[in-house]
Amino acid sequence: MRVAVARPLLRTFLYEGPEGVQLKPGQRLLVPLGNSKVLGFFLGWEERPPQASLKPIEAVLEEVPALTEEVYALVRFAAKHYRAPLGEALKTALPPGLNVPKPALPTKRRKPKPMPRIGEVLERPAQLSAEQREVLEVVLGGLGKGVYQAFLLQGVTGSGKTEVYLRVVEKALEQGMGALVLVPEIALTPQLSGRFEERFGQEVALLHSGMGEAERRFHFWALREGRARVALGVRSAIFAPIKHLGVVVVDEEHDNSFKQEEGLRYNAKDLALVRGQQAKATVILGSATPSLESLYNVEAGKMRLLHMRQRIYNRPLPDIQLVDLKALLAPPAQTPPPLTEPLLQACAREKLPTEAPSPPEALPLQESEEPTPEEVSLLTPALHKALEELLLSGQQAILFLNRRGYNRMWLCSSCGKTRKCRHCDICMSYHFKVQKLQCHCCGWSEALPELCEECGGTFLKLGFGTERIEEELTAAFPAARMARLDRDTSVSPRKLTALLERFSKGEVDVLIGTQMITKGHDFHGVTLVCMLLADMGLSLPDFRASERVFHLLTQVSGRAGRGERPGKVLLQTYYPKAEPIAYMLRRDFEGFARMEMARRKMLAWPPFSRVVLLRIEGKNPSLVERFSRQLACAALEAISRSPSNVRVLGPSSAPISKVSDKYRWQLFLKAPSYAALELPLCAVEQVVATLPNSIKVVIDVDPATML
DNA sequence: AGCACGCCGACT
DNA sequence: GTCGGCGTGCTC
Repeated sequence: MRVAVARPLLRTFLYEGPEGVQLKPGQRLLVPLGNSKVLGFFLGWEERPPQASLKPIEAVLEEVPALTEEVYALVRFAAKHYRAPLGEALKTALPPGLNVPKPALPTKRRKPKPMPRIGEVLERPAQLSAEQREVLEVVLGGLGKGVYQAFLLQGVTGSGKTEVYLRVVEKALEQGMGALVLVPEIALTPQLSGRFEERFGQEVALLHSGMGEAERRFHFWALREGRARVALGVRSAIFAPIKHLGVVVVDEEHDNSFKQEEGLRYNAKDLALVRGQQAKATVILGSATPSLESLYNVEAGKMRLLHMRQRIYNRPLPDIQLVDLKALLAPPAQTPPPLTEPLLQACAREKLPTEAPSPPEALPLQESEEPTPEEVSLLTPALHKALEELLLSGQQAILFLNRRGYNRMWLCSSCGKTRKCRHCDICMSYHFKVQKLQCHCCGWSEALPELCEECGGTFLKLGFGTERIEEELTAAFPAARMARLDRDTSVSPRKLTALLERFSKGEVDVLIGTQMITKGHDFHGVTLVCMLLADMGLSLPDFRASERVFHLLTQVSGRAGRGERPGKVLLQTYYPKAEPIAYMLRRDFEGFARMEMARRKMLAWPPFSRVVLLRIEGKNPSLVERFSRQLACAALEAISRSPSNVRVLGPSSAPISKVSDKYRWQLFLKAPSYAALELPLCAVEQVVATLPNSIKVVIDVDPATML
């Protein structure tokens, strides 16, 4: 029999199979491989080659295949598309407990929660808005007709998209079908799952990586056996074993967390469309700021666009006020006062420079980001005033800064070098609480250096992180109840939930946080949102940098004014003219999308092309470089053999050229269609197979980020 | 990925 | 003189 083993091996294997056993493709097996026994997947029966001696399989691990026929087909598609070994791909589609070479443990029945069954549903929430009704009418029109239909639901933040999803799911259940709802990692909050459970009771199976193994197993089998018909989960839930799938929803479809960044590098949003097609189901991709890929699909007639332009109850969208940080910059530095004689002597004694440090603007670029002038505190007069008013009236604020720690970098004031991680090509961030320098790339941390090791100079401490802004705020508003939410304060999901709960209850006035606070939460008391530094990420070397900034700013500003009282947004920036910021200030997503789309077309980036990123990693920098060039040559050679529009970009050193002591190079293949990539990719893969094991090559099809 | 094989440093 | 470091290669 033909078997795929759950290992990153591109080939499949032949084994001696037991006689007269019925097996389904995808069924889990235990097979000997080398001198260990590993998880394998039955693929099919095959004629035994005459001369070969085959090992017999060890055992069939399950009578009922965990992978349904439909999911098996989806994984086969994904493995082929994303160029991953089939065995490893099948393994990623299984929940923990089933992705190991062991028979499945029996699932204990959970105590049934006292939840309403379908039909008993009460506390139906208030009336639908006119827009919600219109959208539902269109979507429900084709539901259950056994035809594939795909929609892009573009609805402003707070327009009630979740309620639309709930109604569609409800209808699918009524028609005897199942539903799959995917949300970004940080959006799957108790608040959201609560809404689904409240509506559908035990029909809901939660699929989240933060849950315990036993619980995940329980939910998986509940779906597999048809006891639950609604799967609510993060990207891996795209492989949930739902029967008679009627609808697939992907909320916040522009979100990057639908892309898996290791192993089988799938994008659950893209697979949602494939799965919907396979199951002849309805697919809804929802977002306030749809990805350009989806907008392109609408134009190409592959999806139908539905709009919701109003917030529910006609709540106004928050006003956005620009705070131009450049205007707050001190006037150009004047000549510093001359040093007095005693000071000069002290400088000589302490080996301190007697020249004034150069202004930060003149310093070399670090981490591909614009240097941020440091004179301006992010607690600007405008923010200070807004917070004062807010605290007086007992309302709540969210302050967003996408960087944790205290300072982003320490820079030697005399030789201009920054402290870098010894394992990565990245600046060390200063963390106040632990009094250490920390690498945000590999996690390495070290004691604070007193003086520059190279020249003995003192350090300039540059850049704002959440810790530093928290300190400034606490000093400025000692009576306010502050909380900080980032990876440093919320190590466990439990702590995170507890903090959000406190904020939600109004026990915290001002919440300072990173990405983690941006999505999904529906805090009704929040009337002020401040983007402390909206520029962050603008100048990353990635063709999607602008788009991502726009998405992020929209998401964050959408947290304001979701309750009775209108909200206000402060947008602090050094570059008010940067495109995503300028369009954001005008609330003009359409305009931004048009502009960005034209740019992508001109430069032939996605959605006007398909891209594959090849990353070459290894400890020996010269080998990494040499093999990168070899891969590029192989691709170029394949392209020259059969004329096509495929372009090879690179190879070049990756933007972060070293991570955890591994040097990284990269190479892009860009083509007008996926099919055109086939030949060069095959050529590349052939070379990859000959490389020594000290060199690792990652093939990322449809990469979500170019870094 | 595991796991074994194989060639160079710090120990009994 | 060994023990064991991880660099390299194989798996029906």
